Amino acid sequence: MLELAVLGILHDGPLHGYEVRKELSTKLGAIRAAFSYGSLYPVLRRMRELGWIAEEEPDPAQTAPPLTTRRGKVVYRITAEGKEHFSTLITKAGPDCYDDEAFGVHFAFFGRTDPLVRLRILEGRRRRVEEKREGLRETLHRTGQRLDSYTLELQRHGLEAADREVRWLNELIANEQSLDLSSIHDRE
Amino acid sequence: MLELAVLGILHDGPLHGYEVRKELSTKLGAIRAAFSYGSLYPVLRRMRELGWIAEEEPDPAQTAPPLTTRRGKVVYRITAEGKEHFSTLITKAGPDCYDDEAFGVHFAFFGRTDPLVRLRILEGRRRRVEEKREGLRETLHRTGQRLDSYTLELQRHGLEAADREVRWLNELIANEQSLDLSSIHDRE
DNA sequence: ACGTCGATGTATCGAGCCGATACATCGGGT
DNA sequence: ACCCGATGTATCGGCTCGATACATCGACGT
Repeated sequence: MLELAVLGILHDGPLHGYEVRKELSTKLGAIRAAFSYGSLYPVLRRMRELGWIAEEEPDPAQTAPPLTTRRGKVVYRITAEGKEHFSTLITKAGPDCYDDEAFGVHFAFFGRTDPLVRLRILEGRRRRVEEKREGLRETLHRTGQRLDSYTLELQRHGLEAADREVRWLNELIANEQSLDLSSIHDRE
Repeated sequence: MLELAVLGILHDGPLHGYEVRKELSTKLGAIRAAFSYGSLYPVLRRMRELGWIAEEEPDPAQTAPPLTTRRGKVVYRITAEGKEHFSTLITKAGPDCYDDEAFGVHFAFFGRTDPLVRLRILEGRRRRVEEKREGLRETLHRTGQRLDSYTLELQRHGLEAADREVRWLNELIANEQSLDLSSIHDRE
């Protein structure tokens, strides 16, 4: 997950660790709290070892005096292999990417995703949320008596949130389909 | 987190591992997927070692009828120490319990929570969500141009969800306060 | 000129949790 | 007679978090 996010964010240009975290925070702020450094730095190291990212060569004009510099900034850029790997990850889109978080990350990078894959992910996500919605509805009807009022209120709130997300996804799907149609029309 | 949830669910009566998971799934279904067994069983073992839960003695009279006969199952019940620990956990309610998940779990056990603690948690949560909402609003205004349309749509959706949750919390808080007032009135 | 304070910056460690996996029994349908 | 899905206990590798440590920098007041 973090791997995908880092590759996606480095697609827009080289950054160092601190900046990667900031950019991801604003890009993914709607769906999750910032990734912690305890996750980020090990992942950056591992990705460098695998060759998906590389340390940016510092401009020689800028590297004058390392007087007291013990630990300088490390700027990473995405490599060709990294771009390929990113493309693979974003196209695979297995059933695990319909989870709240994974879906959000994939959605945030829809700008770099194939239109057909976008549609597949949106429909898969919709299915997932519909299942959750039905599960909650079922629980409310079946065990409504057994649960205390606060738990019930939680279920109601969750049910409404699921319902809203399904409607949101419906709009997005309709929009994608009309985009596909117009692109077909353009080709004619 | 799991610890708190298990203690809370065992408060209603002895259960074995599989049942604990099922009960938690229905009780917390609105806020998260089920806890995995990979988390549950180690936690059960640890809690038994700490004395918060204990293995239930099978009632010999109950073992005869086919309906209650169950093979090698391990049934756990909450102990006095366990109840005390649960009470401590649920009353502490530090800043970490305003996170999405932790808040949901605490809320699900509001039926066993002191009214003043309930109010504190609801207000803390509201504050947290308000901050998230303002952060998103800020991002939309400040960096609106820089982000692609999908990322923007994600932010809009997140912003609306945060807004709805704040309104939901406002209602809950108002309700709690009126409950407190009427209980004061009752005492007079 | 001096301190200090918040933002920037890199990094590690323990602990919690998940998903996959293994193994075993039970009740019901074919 | 046989299989299959639900029930049931348990472990393992891997990802992520929160806490912590350490270091630099510019801005601010005094």
